[in-house]
Amino acid sequence: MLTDSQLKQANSVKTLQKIQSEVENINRIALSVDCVIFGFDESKLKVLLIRSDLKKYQGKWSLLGDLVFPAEDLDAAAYRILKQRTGLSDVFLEQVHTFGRVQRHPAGRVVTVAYYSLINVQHHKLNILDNELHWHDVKNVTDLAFDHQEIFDTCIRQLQKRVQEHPLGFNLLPKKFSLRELQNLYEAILDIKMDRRNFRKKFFAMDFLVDLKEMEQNVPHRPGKLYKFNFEKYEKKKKKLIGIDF
Amino acid sequence: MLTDSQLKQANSVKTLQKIQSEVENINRIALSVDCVIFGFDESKLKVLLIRSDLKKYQGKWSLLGDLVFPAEDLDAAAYRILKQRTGLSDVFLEQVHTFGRVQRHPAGRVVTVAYYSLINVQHHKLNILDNELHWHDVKNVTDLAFDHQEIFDTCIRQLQKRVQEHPLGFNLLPKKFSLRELQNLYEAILDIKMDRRNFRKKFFAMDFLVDLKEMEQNVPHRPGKLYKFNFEKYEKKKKKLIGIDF
DNA sequence: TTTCAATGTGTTAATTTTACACATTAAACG
DNA sequence: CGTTTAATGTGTAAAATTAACACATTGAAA
Repeated sequence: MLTDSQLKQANSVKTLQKIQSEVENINRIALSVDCVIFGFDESKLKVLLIRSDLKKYQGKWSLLGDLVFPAEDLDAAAYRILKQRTGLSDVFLEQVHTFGRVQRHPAGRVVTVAYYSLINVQHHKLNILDNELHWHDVKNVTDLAFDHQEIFDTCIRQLQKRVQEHPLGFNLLPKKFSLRELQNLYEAILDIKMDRRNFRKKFFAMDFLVDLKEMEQNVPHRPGKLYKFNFEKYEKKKKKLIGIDF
Repeated sequence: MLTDSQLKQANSVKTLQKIQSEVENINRIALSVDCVIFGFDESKLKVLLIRSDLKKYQGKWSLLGDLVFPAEDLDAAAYRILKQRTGLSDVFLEQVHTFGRVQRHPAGRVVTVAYYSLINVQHHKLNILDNELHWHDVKNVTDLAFDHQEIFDTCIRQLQKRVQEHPLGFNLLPKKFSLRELQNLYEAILDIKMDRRNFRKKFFAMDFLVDLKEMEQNVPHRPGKLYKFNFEKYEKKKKKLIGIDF
């Protein structure tokens, strides 16, 4: 419990000057963004990692990140990283969590804002020849540099949750996809097996898939129908989920 | 698309010194936390607001916040604010989102990390006499200072979502509560009406409520039974939600 | 042409959710 | 003290959703 005088002090009105002085001097901290960039290839969920910057973490992999510039919006910094690394604009990007332990970075106090991004691996052309940058199967990601393992784990859990509530997953697929590809995607993200008939029934019942009247090409088996997702229809009809369920 | 040489540059290994210099000099930014402190009183969801610090926003209400100290963990800063304002330790606190538009604060570049907190209004003793600090009915919160309306809206949506997935709500209630209080709480948070019999059935079926064999006291009507929530049992049995539902 | 592997399709049972009404209890009131 | 009032406590049936499950068809590969 606080005394009245302590409260008085806490509540005292600050002048703009006072705050400006705090903002400009003593209390500044380096801020970075780190991006967990997901892709989907060969029916596996992948993440783009880079070899660590630092000697301390030599040989370890880390997330793609950079400091935020003082005159740069936070989201813009995340888009900058993505553009830099994948050449892609207009990608799906969502902020997840901010990690701010004092000792989390060996170079000093750096607070980092984590984002995850979903990209279609067909579209990007990254210089993978450069072996500093590499797609990793998410199932084999362990022991990342810094606190990046924790950040990665947080982002993948967020993705697992979000993908069940919103049609995010389509960002990882080509515009035209088969139901098998769609199911493989959900199985890879959620790390579970699903019943094929029930899966199809579910998506058809939602009524957001458009039958393109085309078939898969160059598959080593009977070709399936191709569909696209109708985002306009989804935006109109999307529902508020209500239902207590611990 | 980037050229090879641009990529080379982007991927070049930084020395710890190089990063340290960036961290210590040019790229530092003021970082704050803002807390949306929820309470539940008279069957209404409330939020604790303070009159704005700044002349620019004179007369407007704002969230409780402060700059993060350079040697202070991010979460610790949020707990500090709460302790300072409510006298409470060990409160429920969850990070929600980081707001980082360059122009969001008139005093200069300040990136803010938003948290929400759930407290039992019985427990705290804040100096409400001091009319700078006040509980507001969430339904009447409009036109906050800075970008605090956006932050508030984001936090309340997060609360609405979370409360349906996890037993957070109990942080807003006394240890012993009646089913009416519990239902009023959910109705206030979600801003909907629920069927009383179905609500009770739902919670009894979950089997986390413990019948305390006590009755409400001092209510102006037939007293109801009192219950507590069995958190230990919940921790053991809590389920992973699986089910695609857009 | 045979083999193989994946597509496409429906029904039934089980579970969950919704809608809905009446007797009981204790406090408040005259 | 008896009556009124307002909230508690309880069950069932219909509707909707989910889960389990098998076989004929197609086209590519061998």
